[in-house]
Amino acid sequence: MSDFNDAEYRNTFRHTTSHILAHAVKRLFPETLLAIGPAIENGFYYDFDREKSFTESDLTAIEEEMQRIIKEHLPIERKVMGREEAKKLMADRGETYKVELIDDLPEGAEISFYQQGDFIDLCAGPHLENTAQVRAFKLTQLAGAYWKGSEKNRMLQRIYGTSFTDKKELKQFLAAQEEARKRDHNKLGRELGLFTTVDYIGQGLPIMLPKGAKVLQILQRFVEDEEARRGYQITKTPFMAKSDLYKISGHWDHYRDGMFILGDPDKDGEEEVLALRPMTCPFQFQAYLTKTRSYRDLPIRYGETSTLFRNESSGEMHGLIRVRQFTISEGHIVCLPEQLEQEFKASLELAQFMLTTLGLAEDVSYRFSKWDPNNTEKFIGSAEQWDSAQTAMQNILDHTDMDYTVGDGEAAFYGPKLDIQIRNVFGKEDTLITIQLDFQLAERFEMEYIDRDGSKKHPFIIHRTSIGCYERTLALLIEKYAGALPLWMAPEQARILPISEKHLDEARALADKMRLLGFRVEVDGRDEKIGKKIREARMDRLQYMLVLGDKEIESGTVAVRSRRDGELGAMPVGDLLAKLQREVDDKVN
RNA sequence: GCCGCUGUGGCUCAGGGGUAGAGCAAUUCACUCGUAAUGAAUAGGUCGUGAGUUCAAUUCUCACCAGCGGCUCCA
Repeated sequence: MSDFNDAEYRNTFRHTTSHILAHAVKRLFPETLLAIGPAIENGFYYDFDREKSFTESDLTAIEEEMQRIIKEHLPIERKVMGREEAKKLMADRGETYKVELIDDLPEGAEISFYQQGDFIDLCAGPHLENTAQVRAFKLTQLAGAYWKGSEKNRMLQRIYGTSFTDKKELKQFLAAQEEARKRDHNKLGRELGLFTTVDYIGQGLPIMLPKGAKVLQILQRFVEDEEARRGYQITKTPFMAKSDLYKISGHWDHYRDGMFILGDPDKDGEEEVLALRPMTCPFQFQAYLTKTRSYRDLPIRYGETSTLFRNESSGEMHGLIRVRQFTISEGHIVCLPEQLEQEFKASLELAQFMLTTLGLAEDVSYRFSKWDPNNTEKFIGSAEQWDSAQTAMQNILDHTDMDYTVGDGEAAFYGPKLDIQIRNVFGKEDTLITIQLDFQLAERFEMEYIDRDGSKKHPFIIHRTSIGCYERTLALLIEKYAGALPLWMAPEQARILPISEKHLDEARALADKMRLLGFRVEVDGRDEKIGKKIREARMDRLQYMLVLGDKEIESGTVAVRSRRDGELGAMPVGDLLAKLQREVDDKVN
């Protein structure tokens, strides 16, 4: 018996399930055309083309039909054909997408089909031997997807599903997914009063509420202090500029769709046209340009807590992860060629320090994002420049021991980058942090330094962020900690719960004392039973609940309940404060 | 931008062509020492927005706005 933990077998299993899905769809809706149906992480999908949209109830009917196909114990047979024969078979059935797929197959490739009953599908395989082997499956969602992944092509209907060798595993998987979704920052963040949105303000423009804004402030101070320690100088630059600036930087030609432009370039004349900044680089470069620089001045590291504006398409926005206005720990390092590796590594080290401190280090993966030589419209510079930049970056990466994937065509328009990727509760991957090599913008902005030999040279520039953009980072922290943020960044570190109204003054006095020491603490002043107050505090994901006025314990002590450690019992106030301070300082998670 | 789903008081939801209901939360009063719920009362909604159909629309139709899951794009 093959092992389901083996990725290859699991993919075969799920790929077979996707064929059963397609089979069922063809039985119920014969007019449907088949596109592709691969196994993916955690399941499979199949793309269909059909005039009418599938509905939720169609999905149920399809599941029932799939069940029937499984019960029919249909043997699955592989058939190899010549190109023309294969094309004719598919053309006769009207499967135009399959014909196109066959045309795309390289010369000399073996063209195979898999058949189960009256259903036959173009497929490289492999597959299970019999449909009856699929014991447990579930169709999970309906979605749209472009044919061949290009927005220029027709939008197909994609049905996602998953399957397992037994029902128990399926149940566990679905329960785990359900559980993960409870951490969804978009729900939790709103429930916990971190942020909200308003329909008449607009998409991708969240309102950070006091608690959310507090966390951002804490993170921002932490980052700015840490960067100062590492030799960064701080800048503060405008949120907008004339189009002239973006014409120099290349944004006007390569990023205009992503910008908010104020004024009409056709009507108002170029002088009148301003645009909100989508990136900080061209602004921060001006700090470098204020005087003649010597090789002795380099490296120069600039940092800025920078608010950016990007006109994302309407369907892209997602909670705090994808927004139209965000604030990023932006920085640019101007350096000599021989400093490049060292500065890049230092940037990486800073990013990793941040990730470790946030507790996210284990959750990220690394991606070396390169340009796409076939899409020169998207990128500036020559192939030689790109090759040399990518080679330099490759060399640097080879001198680290990190594992990384390669993302072709994922580079910034001006240079290759190292992206630090993270997944949200839905398993969707986003870039949290990025470090980019730029061999081009210095030249465009005429940034120079006088080298040892007296000649003027263009420096290299590293674009980097240390913690990413704060909104997205906060989103992932909420999901990581299910809303119970580590004490050092928690907007409310402890709540004092007077056991009855008689102890309210005492509670307020303790709160004042703690605030003076820098703790973020609130008093639950409601005249309610203590059990209710504790329940509320727990629902608010409080790290510490301090019960005050317990007659079982002597005065000068509080009953301490911690999210992590449970009931800690009576503790003298001094000990409590020392304990909290220690936890804040250590940033213990 | 594209495909699909959703929008009823702060939250979770019910309802349905004849102008709205529950629980929790809130407020008031009473109670006051224990870990998912003390009791009673009160208040709170032009049913996302705008048009259309209709004698009548929160309910049907359309458009728009916003939220969600994908695709494409991206920090």
